[in-house]
Amino acid sequence: MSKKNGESTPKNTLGMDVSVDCVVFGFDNDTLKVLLIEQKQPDTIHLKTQKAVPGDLVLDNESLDEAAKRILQELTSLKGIYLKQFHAFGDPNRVRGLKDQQWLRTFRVNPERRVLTIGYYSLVKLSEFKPKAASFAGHTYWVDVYNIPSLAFDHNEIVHKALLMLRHELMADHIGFELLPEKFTLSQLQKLYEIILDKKLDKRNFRKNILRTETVTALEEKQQGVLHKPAQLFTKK
Amino acid sequence: MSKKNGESTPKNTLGMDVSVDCVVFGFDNDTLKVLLIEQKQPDTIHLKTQKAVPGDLVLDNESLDEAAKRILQELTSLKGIYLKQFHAFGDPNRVRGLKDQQWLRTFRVNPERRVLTIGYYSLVKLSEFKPKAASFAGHTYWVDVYNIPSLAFDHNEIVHKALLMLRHELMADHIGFELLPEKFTLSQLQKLYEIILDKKLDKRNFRKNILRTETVTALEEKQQGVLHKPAQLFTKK
DNA sequence: GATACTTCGTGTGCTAAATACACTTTCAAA
DNA sequence: TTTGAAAGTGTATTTAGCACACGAAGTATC
Repeated sequence: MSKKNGESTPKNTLGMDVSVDCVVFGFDNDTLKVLLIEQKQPDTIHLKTQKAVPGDLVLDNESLDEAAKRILQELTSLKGIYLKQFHAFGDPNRVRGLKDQQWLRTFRVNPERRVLTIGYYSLVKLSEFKPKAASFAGHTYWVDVYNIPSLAFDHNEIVHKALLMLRHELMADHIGFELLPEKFTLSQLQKLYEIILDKKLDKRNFRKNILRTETVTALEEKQQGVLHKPAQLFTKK
Repeated sequence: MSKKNGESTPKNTLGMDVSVDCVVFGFDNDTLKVLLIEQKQPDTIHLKTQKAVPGDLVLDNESLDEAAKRILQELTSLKGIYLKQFHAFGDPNRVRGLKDQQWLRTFRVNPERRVLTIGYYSLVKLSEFKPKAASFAGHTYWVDVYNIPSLAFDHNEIVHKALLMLRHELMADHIGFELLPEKFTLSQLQKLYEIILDKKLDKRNFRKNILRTETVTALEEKQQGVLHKPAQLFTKK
């Protein structure tokens, strides 16, 4: 926000579109997953389908956080989802790949227009997740975060950076339970940490640490229907 | 980046301007400072001057990092300045304050247009800093980060968040020396840490920690011209 | 050249946290 | 009752954090 030179020659640029892209993480007790959308193409054209992270243009009177929340709620009816802005991606040519352009032409007024995107990641409880019917044109599905296919735009980079940020925040703020059901065992939590951080942890030390941070509390309840000693259930806070 | 519904009705928004704002930190051996610009107003109008962090609109073919670099180089001729993107500020009304609008009208084609800004912070060696003459309309000056006046737009919030992010990164990555001259003593470095983190540190433990991280190396040289035992000089890496 | 002044530079003991490591317990199923 | 499978727990060792005080190396002054 600076004024160049003394003269009052107004200064401007063409501006750009701004979007929000959400890297939605989920955990199924075995793998850390990311939610992708595969867009159906109008069937007259036989383009290869494009896979992408859910996102949308920011509306004219909407803050970034509001836009991210809206995008998530178009996918799921969950409220109170954990959401965090993590980076702005501003390469001037990030939507100018050939396939990206062909795709954008099918639904944007100005497909060649520059788009800045703000990356958010969110943590959802996979157990409670139900994709809203027909909310998006394409269907949604989960893929292993360590085995992401080739995505539209710079979305591979966005997912990769989201994972790095998630790791940092997991260590700093112990937000892991956001990915688990309301009630969970410490073993589930440990496995989640191990998969996100991509390394094995010692069971006893892990429990000591988690209990010391006091981000979870023990319930009176135990796991049921398992064919081994049932674990105590915990819940957040 | 999502297509709503099956139909091919193109979707769009009015777009917005995108700017980059740089919170430039400097250290003068006593206080942590932030660089501000005070804009001269056309003298026909007697508005109060506006103080702000340096920033500018992102040009049409410029990445965010490039824009930040350009803004910094309009202020100083230093190369290789430490620069880090830390947050996007997207409140739809963040430039719509009364005084902000009066000011913007003096140099923007569309002063009421929404502006998204990407916050960067940068670390400069105050000793080597020479503001470029007449580079900006207003004059630049340094203020104590703990005593920032009222700024234009949401720049107070931007500075505040930049400081928080700087603290985190200082602890994690030990980038403190970026604010010091090429050659510095460990006492200088410690004082810098104390001021950024806003707490006292123990001398012996601080030294142990810094030397263990191996982010600095000792020179053969000693401080000169001090009226006490001269300290050993260090340099980065 | 002795003295005063100021910051530099260092070592140790104590406490707290991080790590490594293995066996018994509890339940369901066969 | 035996088997299987994960749960749950304690201790010893190592490493990091922290509090603490004094001699050393220069400059300035008299």
